[in-house]
Amino acid sequence: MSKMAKVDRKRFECNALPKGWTREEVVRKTGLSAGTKDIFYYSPNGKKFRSKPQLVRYLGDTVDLTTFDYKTGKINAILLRKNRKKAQPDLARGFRNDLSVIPPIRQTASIFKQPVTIVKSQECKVRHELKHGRQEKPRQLFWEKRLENLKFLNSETEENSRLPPSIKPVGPYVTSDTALQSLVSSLHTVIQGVSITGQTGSKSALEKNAGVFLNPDQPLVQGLVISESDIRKQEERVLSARVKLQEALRSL
DNA sequence: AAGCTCGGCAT
DNA sequence: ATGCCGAGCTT
Repeated sequence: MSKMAKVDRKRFECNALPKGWTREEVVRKTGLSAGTKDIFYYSPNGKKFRSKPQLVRYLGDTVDLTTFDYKTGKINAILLRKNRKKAQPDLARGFRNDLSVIPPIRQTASIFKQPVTIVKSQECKVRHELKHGRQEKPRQLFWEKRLENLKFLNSETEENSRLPPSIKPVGPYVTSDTALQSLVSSLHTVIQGVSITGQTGSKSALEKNAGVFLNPDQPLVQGLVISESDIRKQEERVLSARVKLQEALRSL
């Protein structure tokens, strides 16, 4: 005789996820944990998921699940609170405030975006401060070296190329190398609420009186104009990259 | 072999 | 208490 667990089982479409995803509640019938619910999700193609991490692994960048409450299947504003404490480490603060000399960070998945470094601290404090996340952000030694020998690479031909015509160095004695280094530093530094626009002042004013007109928060290139077709092109790139990534993950 | 279920560790 | 996942059990 089988233990035919005629368990309560409800399965519905989940509104907080893309179309086709369903959420299932299963009540445990026996054992110490009898009465508790297990929550499962099913992708449109029928794959079963039994935890949020598993969901995140599968969906990756496709869907932002930071506010997704796995248990209830809804968007939960309280989850936002929890995450913001961690916030992204702000490499600019407390080091040098000049954005044009911020070190590039390691180019891997975002959770690993930490500089390679030593941490200096007094021994007795270490344990306590580590636990409470109070210690000073680690700093990479000689990071300036990493700005040497930067080159543009044409993504189509995979060959070295000069600055694209849309990127124009600006400022006194600013060469294309200088502009490139400055631009790269900016790109590696994401600061909330500040986008990279380039120098918006007029070229002649900047060259003549940099002290007054140069914006130190922006890289040493002329104001960048982004057109609709630039945006569309970029969207296509992102889309095809996602498809490739998905295929790669599938084949694992 | 695949899927289901509950235990048990971790937080 | 709750979330996640291993592994024994069922199909």
